[in-house]
Amino acid sequence: MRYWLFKSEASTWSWEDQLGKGDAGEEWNGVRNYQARNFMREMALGDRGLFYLSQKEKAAVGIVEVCAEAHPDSTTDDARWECVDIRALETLPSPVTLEQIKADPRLSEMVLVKNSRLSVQPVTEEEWRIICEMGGLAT
DNA sequence: GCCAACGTTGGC
DNA sequence: GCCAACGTTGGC
Repeated sequence: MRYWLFKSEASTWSWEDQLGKGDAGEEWNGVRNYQARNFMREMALGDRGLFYLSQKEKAAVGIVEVCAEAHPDSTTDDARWECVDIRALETLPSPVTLEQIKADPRLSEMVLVKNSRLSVQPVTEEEWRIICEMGGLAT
């Protein structure tokens, strides 16, 4: 299984919005960046992801699961753009802030730190474990 | 609200 | 195919 990070702005798509979709999940659409799209093409059913909020919160707030592999993005006719579907699995007992992530030397290589603008990014298993721990989840 | 970093576009 | 111009993102 692989691990990922999905970035959103709460004003566009919040964790509550995601939770509201329940087990059916929702398209992670609207991505118009090749790197991000390519990562979504690599995703497999059951892969896990962190749900991260940029701008105001700047924190990972929940865990999601890929529940549909890459398919055309329904918000455009442009065949170049594809997306996966994700569903909320659980809310982190305590959100893990960007500040905390930056403060931990073990996480200094995270894409989130190195290329903060990429909206869909891979997370290593070690990074995943550390963040879950910080967020109050047993792994 | 500012600005640096980055990606994309389009003229040549 | 290069690169300047532009638009967008996101941390501060």
